[in-house]
Amino acid sequence: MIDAAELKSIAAWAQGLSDAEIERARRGVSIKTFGRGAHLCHRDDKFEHWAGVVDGLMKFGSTDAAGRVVSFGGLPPGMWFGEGSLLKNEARQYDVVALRDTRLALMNKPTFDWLCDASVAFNRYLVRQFNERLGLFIALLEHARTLDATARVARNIAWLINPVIAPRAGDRIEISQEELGLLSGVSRQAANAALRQLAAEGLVTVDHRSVIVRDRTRLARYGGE
DNA sequence: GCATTAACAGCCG
DNA sequence: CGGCTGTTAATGC
Repeated sequence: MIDAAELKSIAAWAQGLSDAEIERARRGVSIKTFGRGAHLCHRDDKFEHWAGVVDGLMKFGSTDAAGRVVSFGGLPPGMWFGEGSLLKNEARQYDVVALRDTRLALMNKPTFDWLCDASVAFNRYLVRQFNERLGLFIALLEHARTLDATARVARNIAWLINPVIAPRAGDRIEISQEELGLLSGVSRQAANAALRQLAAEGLVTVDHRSVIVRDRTRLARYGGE
């Protein structure tokens, strides 16, 4: 379990909770470290925790019929995920794996259920998160067929600094080009070319092992219209 | 053709 | 030195 101050610093949803609710929540949360390449869960696992990224970087994805890894997106510090499987009481839909050494906060299901029942603020957080994810999903559907490598990289960058879903991320993302490639489902070289293309258009600035976002809106729409 | 893997040199921390 | 980056060449769908 963790203390109240730590919980508040790693969880946006904790901001609106009463002291009593924080106290109850913190007792149900523990921190666990995952080494690069380690899985939090596999598809079809029964995994009864809600998870939040403290630091590091995770990704979620799947494996297609041919055995190839398919990435859906990145999970940056501040992002909480997995509520879908908890709410529906069913197995995981995705693999979740660490792209580098990552610390996760894990909340047990009884605590999650209790917060859902007890706290309006907690429910408001969940609704906001669902809404944001739905917007992303629709944008994906719209352009899924036509997105080239550069657009996929652009959208993954935009997703990583989504202020609603990942409120702790600033404009700067600490990520290597190899990790960005893994997230976006392209090779490291293609990620490199995409970054330089986006930099040339003024949407990002590329730095050593990090990317600074200049225009998140255009990044999120890149390749559409 | 476009994207990927492989390989290598240069750079940064 | 070890990890990251920028390029190029060869290969695959």
